[in-house]
Amino acid sequence: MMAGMPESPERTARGGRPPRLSRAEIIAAAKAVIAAEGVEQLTMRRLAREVRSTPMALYRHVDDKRGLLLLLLDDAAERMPRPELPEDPAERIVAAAAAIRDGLAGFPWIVEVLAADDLLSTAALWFPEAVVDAAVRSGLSEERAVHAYRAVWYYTAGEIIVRAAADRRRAADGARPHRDAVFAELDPDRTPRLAALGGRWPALTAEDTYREGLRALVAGLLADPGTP
Amino acid sequence: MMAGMPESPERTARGGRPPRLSRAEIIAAAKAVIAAEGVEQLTMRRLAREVRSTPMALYRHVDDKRGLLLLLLDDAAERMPRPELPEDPAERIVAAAAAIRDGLAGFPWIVEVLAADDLLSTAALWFPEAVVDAAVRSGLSEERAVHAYRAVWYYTAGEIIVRAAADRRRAADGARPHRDAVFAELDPDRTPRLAALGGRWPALTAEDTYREGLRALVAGLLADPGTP
DNA sequence: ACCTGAACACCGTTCAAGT
DNA sequence: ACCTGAACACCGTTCAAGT
Repeated sequence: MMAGMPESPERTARGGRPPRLSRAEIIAAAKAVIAAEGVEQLTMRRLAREVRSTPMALYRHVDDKRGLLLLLLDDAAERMPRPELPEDPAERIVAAAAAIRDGLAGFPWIVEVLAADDLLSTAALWFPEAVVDAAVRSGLSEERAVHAYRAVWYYTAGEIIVRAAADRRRAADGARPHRDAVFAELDPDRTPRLAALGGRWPALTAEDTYREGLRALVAGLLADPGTP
Repeated sequence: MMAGMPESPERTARGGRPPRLSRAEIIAAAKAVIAAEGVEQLTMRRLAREVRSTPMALYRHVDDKRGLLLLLLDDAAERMPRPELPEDPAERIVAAAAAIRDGLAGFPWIVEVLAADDLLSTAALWFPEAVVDAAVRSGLSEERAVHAYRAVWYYTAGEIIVRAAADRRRAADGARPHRDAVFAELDPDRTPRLAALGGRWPALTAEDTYREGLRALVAGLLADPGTP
């Protein structure tokens, strides 16, 4: 957690052997592997090869593989540009969530690996803060504002994960085998709407509709602030 | 894909050695392992041990590990009870999505592993059908109805995955270390709303607010059908 | 203090052989 | 036709030793 202080190796290595590796170098190499070949290719052994060292040398700089992923998360959160947020509460939430979505779109594995915590990283705390703040300003109680934040996060995390999985599949096996098989067998009596859609499903579901859906969600969340 | 016909081994095994294993037995064993110890414990070797056989014997009945997971997905989809759906479009979508959510809640790994396809399984096609149908009935174009379905799926998939990850983490390390650390360091100047919430965040985010958020989303999606 | 090598206890999957 | 055994090319992590 936390990117931590710059490492000043001369100070910490009093008496001992001078470090040949640094946490920063390891993180940079890990990002390069992920960018080039995906998270599934990021292994401790592979990473060690990348920095011309041994797997165990990495454990001097990183707790374990999960710890490494958390460091990558913090790194991504820190680099994410903090957007200008509009005043209007609904627009404010939409802009904040869209920025997070765009920021994480390049690192879908982050969401998949670490979706657990609702708070992504201290470096991204402005996101829940902005959403809760806008929701409270528009009249929701603190409780409902937190619930609204969670709804926005569910929607955003789901979109990132589903789209990433779809992209991966598209890259892996050119066509969409499962889906095509399903559509080939559609029974117009049991699923008339889907059958009527026919071949348009793939094109319709390929469109990026994140923002429209988000707008609808936020409108629904901010409407009717009285009802629990 | 597809659970397939009952296997009638006497017929297929003309001339050869009689089968000792069946696909059904393998699936049942896989479900038992997952139920008892989670997907991460489901390995081909472990499964072979479970059915008192060898890893390679499984490959006679299943394409590979991914194929096995797809079979498990179909199995779960088939067993999911199909709910009574109310007439009102908004209520209809909420009821359908909530049923899917509840049906998948016991198998979060399904979503994590296979979220890729928007259509979960032929056995669950009633779900997109119901959502698209209700959306069209309430005045949306076919295109916007499909987009509405996807928004509902993003939200639902996200909720399942985030909650599953949180549960797993809770089970793993009793407390919520990352989150607690984050809250301990909250700066009231930078994140006043979160700081004001103080210790209530864990309790508030532990509540099940899936349905409320879904209602808000659906209301937003069905409102204002004129705007593209 | 930092790094290395060998080892442990695993993976999914292929290939050639047995019944 | 179905199953087995040995092998391949990997994992993350521990432990004891080297500089």
